[in-house]
Amino acid sequence: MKLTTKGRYAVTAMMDLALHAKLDCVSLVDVAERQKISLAYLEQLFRSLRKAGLVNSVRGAKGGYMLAKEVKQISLADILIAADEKINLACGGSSCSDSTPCLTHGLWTNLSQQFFEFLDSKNLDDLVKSREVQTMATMQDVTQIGNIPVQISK
Amino acid sequence: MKLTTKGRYAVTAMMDLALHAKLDCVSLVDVAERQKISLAYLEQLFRSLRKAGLVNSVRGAKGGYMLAKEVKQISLADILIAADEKINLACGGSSCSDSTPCLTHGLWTNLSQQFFEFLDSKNLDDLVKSREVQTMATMQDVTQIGNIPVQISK
DNA sequence: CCGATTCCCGAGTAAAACACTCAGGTTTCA
DNA sequence: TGAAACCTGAGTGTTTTACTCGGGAATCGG
Repeated sequence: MKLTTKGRYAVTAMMDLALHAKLDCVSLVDVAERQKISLAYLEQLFRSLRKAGLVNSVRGAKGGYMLAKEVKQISLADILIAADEKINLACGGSSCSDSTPCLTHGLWTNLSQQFFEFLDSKNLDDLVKSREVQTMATMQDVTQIGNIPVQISK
Repeated sequence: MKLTTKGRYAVTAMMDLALHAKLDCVSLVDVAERQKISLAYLEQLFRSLRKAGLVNSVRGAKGGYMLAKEVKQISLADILIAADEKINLACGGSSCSDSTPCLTHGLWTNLSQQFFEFLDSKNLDDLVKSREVQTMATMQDVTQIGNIPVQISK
């Protein structure tokens, strides 16, 4: 039971957008640099996010992406699903389906549903407002502005 | 976010054991037949379950496996972990660790913990007692005793 | 208008994980 | 003694993952 990098990166990138797209849009170059994610991979990822209607794009120089909805209207589940992350523990394939279920089929569909509801109850606003994220985001901004790596004192 | 067949089969097999090992042990041949799982794969799987202390084995003819603990003492999490199913959504590897976390590191470790607690709160007894499992298990037994496929009327 | 910047897209690919299988060996019962 | 069961290490084809690559199309600033 694990997440793919796609799902994880998608959430990270969406949080980055939520943190930085106050007025205008944010370029993927910036996101890639701040979050240490390959630009090419991010582009691929944002295709999905755009198709899912989670972000809007602005083409051309000074272009970029911005959130398509209010932060409160975007749930963790929305992002993960947009990024091809299936929230489904059930057994697909030949051996077991809804019509010819195995002993545990009901269990897994049930569990998947509960996980989904849980993930759907967390929205971007909640995530971004956590103390941990706030401090980390500030650090990222500071290091970026001067383009000089800042040594964080312990 | 999905389960491996190992994790799913492990739970299915453990439920089968719970349903059939009233007094003596159950052979993997029986489990394999009832649950339509490859015998060789089951054997591999039960190595892990035994190492994890979830089942005991009896070698030789008339041998087999039995649960090593009370059904109430075995949680879904126990079985999944024994079957190599990692309940960990966090990002491992070079880019992100506890010491050099990414924006979302805390989120994932947190979530993993909650999923684990949820799965650890369900035990084999609960699972086996569900109406759905009871009826399905009865069907499996009936078809097995006479060794004649039974047509279920709709 | 031109060139830099950015989004946009389809396709390809190396590495890892998965879902098994196989060929034997050991223990025990009848 | 032989069949039934557990036990073990190793192998293997397929699928998924996590990317990369090469090119195209919009847009802005000068």
